[in-house]
Amino acid sequence: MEQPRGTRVRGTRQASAVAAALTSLPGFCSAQEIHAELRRRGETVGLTTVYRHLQVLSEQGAVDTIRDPSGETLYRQCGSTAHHHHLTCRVCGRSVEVEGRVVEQWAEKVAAEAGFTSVDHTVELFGLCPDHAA
Amino acid sequence: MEQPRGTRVRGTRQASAVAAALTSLPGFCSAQEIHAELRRRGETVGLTTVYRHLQVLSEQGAVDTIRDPSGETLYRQCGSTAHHHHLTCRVCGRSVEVEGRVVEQWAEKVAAEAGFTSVDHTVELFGLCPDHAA
DNA sequence: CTGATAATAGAAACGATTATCATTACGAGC
DNA sequence: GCTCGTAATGATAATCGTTTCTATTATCAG
Ligand SMILES: [Zn+2]
Ligand SMILES: [Zn+2]
Ligand SMILES: [Zn+2]
Ligand SMILES: [Zn+2]
Repeated sequence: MEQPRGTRVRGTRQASAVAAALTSLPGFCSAQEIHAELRRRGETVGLTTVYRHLQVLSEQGAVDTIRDPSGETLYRQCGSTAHHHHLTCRVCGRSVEVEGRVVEQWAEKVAAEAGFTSVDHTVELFGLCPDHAA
Repeated sequence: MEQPRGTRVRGTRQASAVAAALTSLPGFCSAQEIHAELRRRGETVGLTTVYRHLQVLSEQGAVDTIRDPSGETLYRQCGSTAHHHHLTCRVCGRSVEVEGRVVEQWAEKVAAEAGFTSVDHTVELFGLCPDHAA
């Protein structure tokens, strides 16, 4: 797990570009949308590279990921680094970070009662934001 | 929406086979696993047809669907037709139907506070069943 | 500056799902 | 039972997000 001495993760133009895009984009976006946004800004970053950085950032906990109803993965840089969930607009991707103590407790209780261990949970809310109410 | 007179949904060997497989399989399975199971039983049903029936059954509410962490869709015939969620084993797919009034209320409250409408929720629990505890 | 190697990016591969469409077979009406 | 319109089937091809491959480029410690 230790880096061979003198070796470190390299800083590249592409890494900063992806991070910057995530910082400026307000809602959840797909990798391809982020790629398109970068090109719009004149940044040349390969789609593969965008995917790779998103994966790394996600593993580091620097960005949150959700899966939209079609199965596509969406990414977003969140304000809080603590555990939380999202209420996301189906139309524009705008999202609100929500926290729910009750849900966490409910999940733990249910898991314990069933004798399951290493239980993880997925809780996602999708709806229409005030601007996109039907 | 009205059927032309005298026309009805036709009962076919394949429809029964898929339904039967779902009834006998204890946990969540992918379309491809169900297809393999049918072949194992000697039933000849095309993969396309399996997908088609699963989709119909799912729309009818006759089977529940979840998405495993890799994004694959899993199907299961549930005991209850009422709204509920699942606690599923990551290894064998065995699952427990769980109900949580608190989660439903929490979702509604959170959505209302944020001014979102038409809010739907996804709540899934994945863990290790007693037989597969690490 | 230089060399070892991390990072990049286009292309090809992948895998689940869906669309196409020629063929099969259910079943309502006789 | 037989016929016929048409729903259902299923092999194949297409789709699409994502990952893998690999030759090339660029970073940075020494
Ligand atoms: Zn919106
Ligand atoms: Zn949570
Ligand atoms: Zn298990
Ligand atoms: Zn619910």
